Order: sequence, then structure tokens, then C-alpha cells
Amino acid sequence: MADIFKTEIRVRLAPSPTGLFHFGTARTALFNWIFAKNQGGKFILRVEDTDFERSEKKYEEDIINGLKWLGLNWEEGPDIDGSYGPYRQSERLDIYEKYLKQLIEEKKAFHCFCSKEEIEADRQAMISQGLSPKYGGRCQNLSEEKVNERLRKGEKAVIRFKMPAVRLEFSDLIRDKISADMGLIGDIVIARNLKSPLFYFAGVVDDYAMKISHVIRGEDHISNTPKQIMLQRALGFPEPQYAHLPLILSPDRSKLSKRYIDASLNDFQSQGYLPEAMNNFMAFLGWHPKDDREIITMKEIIKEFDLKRIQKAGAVFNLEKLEWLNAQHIRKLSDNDLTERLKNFIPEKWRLEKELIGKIIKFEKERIKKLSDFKEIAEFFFELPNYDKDMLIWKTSNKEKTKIILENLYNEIKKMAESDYAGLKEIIMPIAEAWGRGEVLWPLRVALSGKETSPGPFEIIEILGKEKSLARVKIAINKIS
RNA sequence: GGCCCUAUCGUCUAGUGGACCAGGACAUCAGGUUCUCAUCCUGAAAACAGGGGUUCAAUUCCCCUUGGGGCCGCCA
Repeated sequence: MADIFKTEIRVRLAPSPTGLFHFGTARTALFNWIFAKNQGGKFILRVEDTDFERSEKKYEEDIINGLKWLGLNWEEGPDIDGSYGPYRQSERLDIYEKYLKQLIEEKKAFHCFCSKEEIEADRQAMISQGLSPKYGGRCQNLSEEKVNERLRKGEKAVIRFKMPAVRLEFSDLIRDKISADMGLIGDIVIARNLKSPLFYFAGVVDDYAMKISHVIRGEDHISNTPKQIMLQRALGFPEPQYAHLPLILSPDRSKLSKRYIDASLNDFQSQGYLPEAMNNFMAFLGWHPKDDREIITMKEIIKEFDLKRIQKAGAVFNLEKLEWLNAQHIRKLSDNDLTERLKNFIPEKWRLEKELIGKIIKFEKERIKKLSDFKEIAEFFFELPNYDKDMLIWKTSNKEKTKIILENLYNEIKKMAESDYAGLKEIIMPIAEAWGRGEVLWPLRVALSGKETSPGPFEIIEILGKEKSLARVKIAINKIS
């Protein structure tokens, strides 16, 4: 009775380390994490490595690194001891074995000796009859003696759960009632053998053992949930609450495939996306605050989050929106913060020029969409590109005029009092007005940047400083002479 | 094929029976700002899948059809 008041909100991310950190997994993690924070609950990381063949340590590391990068910290996990560990399923085999034996003893599960070929033949036969394919039940009533004898002889047998043929209904926090006819499912395999449980079973045991209160996972698990609920009932476990998130779709509307994002979530990091932009973006794939805000912080998301507001239909992954969000979040960063984040994106040879980098960041902040853009945007400040002299000539101008203008500009810059950039602008703008803005500003800017497109000339002078600017204008004059 | 989930602009979405000839954002297009590019500003185009009900009134509730998706593994 007091249990009602004691019930702690505990959610988990249960990735299987059989591949790099997938975008969908990250999004599921985010929703679990947000829910936990919003409810004052705990977020737990459980590694589901029961597929011994495909599970690899490097994938676990990739997932952990990605979660850390996103800032989705967990209270309990393989690397953080909690009261319900271990948190790696391969280290919990004894626990599963115990429950497996229990089910077999209670005749709720049984050994099945059918070959894969037999099963597949059954399957095909049922499909061709227009039926829902399921296990035929051949080994269900083998006597205990017979089973033990065959096991002794070393025959291979999996463990199947005797699925009761009932109509099951469960409530989903996002979709309300979902029902399933278990008579259509058949006896599912829950373990390869006593020492090797499968996902259906291990997950149920662990959710119970780890006191998971809410299972928040992708919609692709909807048809697994009834099976797991039947398992819970057979084991006498309480039923956690379920919430099935809409799937993230590729632009062709199929489940987001490796083909579309052929990478780990961590590659978004190396491409220069901010974790806050990623989180903002992932949260908005299926959720939205009440008002029309688009740029939102984690703090705000946590505060306003509500499972009830989650969309039911799948959402298409839209890279353009991610880029836009990223640019917006970059602008919100302080100059110091941005400098810090840019660290790994600045080539080694530039790093000593701290002051120059600082100035560039200050001026270029709103041109940076991804941190990785910085290199290309900043390049010309460090090294003047080798440009063609014709580029210096404004479209309505000519060589002679341009040369005279550049010489005048050179003198004006030379006369400039140290660091009086505002003063310089006040002197040059009237000249530009007189000669034509393009006539003056274009060659100046090209001389300074060596590029068709760049920030304005005064900004560049301010970043470069008087000496370097003069040198560059001199180069332009020489080029055009 | 069976079962389940789902359905508002190209995309993410607001909308919970009348306040909606449907709002915001990204993308697109057209202007403006600007020496250029980016930014920024203004504007435009762009959707309730179809058919039945229920109701005085349906984007909103119900049913059917259609579309989309997921699952049907000794993967998770």
C-alpha cells in the first residue's frame, strides 16, 4: 500500500552494442533522459549484449561516448555502480537462468528440438494459407523424461515460452489502448539455452530486477510489448508503463536506415554540430513545446516536457533544419564558449595566433553554421589566397581607375591612427560615396581577402590590423600594375 | 500474406466541435538592406487523403476505404 508512494520513476536506455551509436537510439535516450529529469526520476543505462556473436566492446564505447557528448548522463550503468547491477546483460546470465528454470518447472516454457528448416517450412506453409505465421507447437507436450533424454544425448534445443492464446490489451502513454491477439503469436523463443537468453526474456527480467517504472522505446517495439507483458504475467512481475515513441524516418519515409545516416551519432560531433542543437533537433522530432518556439534549451525542454504531447506518427529526419538549428545555437554561444568548442576544428598551425582567432570568431560568429565551417571561413585571414588580378576590378570599373583607388586607399590606411578603425571608416566611406561604393569597396575587400565573397572590408581590416592590411593592399597594387 | 500502429503545407508541427476562407518554423520563390557572400527584414506560394455518419456546427468524435509505417528471427 505504501508502495504507491514509494514508486520511484526509473527509466532505462537498453542499447545493444552491435553497431555504432544510431541516431534513433540517441533520440530514444534523449526522451528517456528528459522524462526522468522532468519527473525527478533516474535514468539507467543497460547494455543488452546477449547476442554474443555480434556484440562488441567498441560499439559499447561508441554509444557511451555519444551519450556523454549529448550530456545524457545516467545514474546507474556499466561504468557507474548502482544497487541493481551488473548493468551488462552478459554479466547477468545466472539471473536469467534462474527464471528460465522457474518457467520450465512451472511448465510455462519448454525445450524445443525443432530444426530451423522445420520451423521455416511451417512458417511458409502458414503464410501461403493466409495465416499469421507462428510456431506450430510440435515440442510443447514432450514428456520431461523424453526431453531430458534428448538433452543428455546432446541434442540442441531452444527454450520456448508457451504463449497463452488470450486477447491482450495494454495502455500506452502516447497511444492509449493497444491490443493484440496472442493466439496469433505462438510460442516464442526466449533463450537459445539456459545460459543464453534472448532479448524478450532478458529485458523483462531486468526491467523487473532493476525496478524500471516506464519503458520508453521506439514504435518498432509495439508488437514486442504484448509478448513481454505475457512473460511478465507468467513470471509474476508487475507491469511497467509503456510509451512507444514514433519512429524517425528517412526522406523516403522508411525507418531511418543506415543508408541514410551511414554513421555514428558521434560523426555529427566531428562534423561540427553542437550537442544542444542535436538535442533540440531530436526532441523536436515528435515533440514540441506549447508555443511556437523553435530554439530551445534542455532546461526548458525538461521543464515543459509531457509525454502526452508526443506525436503518434513517424517523423522524417530533416538535415536542413538541423543545420539551421545548429547555426542558431552557435550564435547563442558566448565568444569564449565558441572559442572553446572550436578547439578541435582549428588547424594546428593557426593555434598560436590566439588574438587573431579571437577576433575572427567575434566577427564571423553568425556566418558559422557548423563548427567545421570555421576553417574555410577563416583561412584567408591567415594566408592570402593567390587570386587573379582581374578580380580586383569592379564590374563597372577598369584597371587604371582601380589602381588609383587602391593607391589612395593605401595612403589612407597608412595614415590611420593605430586601431582607429571607426575613424578609418569615416574617411573612406565619403570617398566611396564619391567614386561609387562598389568602385572603392570591392577592390579594397578583394585586396584584403583575395576572395569573391567575404565579410566587409572594414571588418577584415579590423581583424587583420593595420600592418597586415597595408601589406595586402600593397600586393594588390603590385598585381594590378 | 497476417497482425499492430498511424494520417494537417515538400518537411517538422499548432490545432482537442464554433474564435480556422487552418497558425508557426525549415526549405522554396520574390522584394528590401549590402561592394560581394552570409546574416537580417518584408512578402508570396504551399496542407486538413477520400467517402459515409454523429451534430445546429466537423481539421477536431465514430465507421469504412485508401495511403504510410512497423513487426511477424535461435537480432535487439
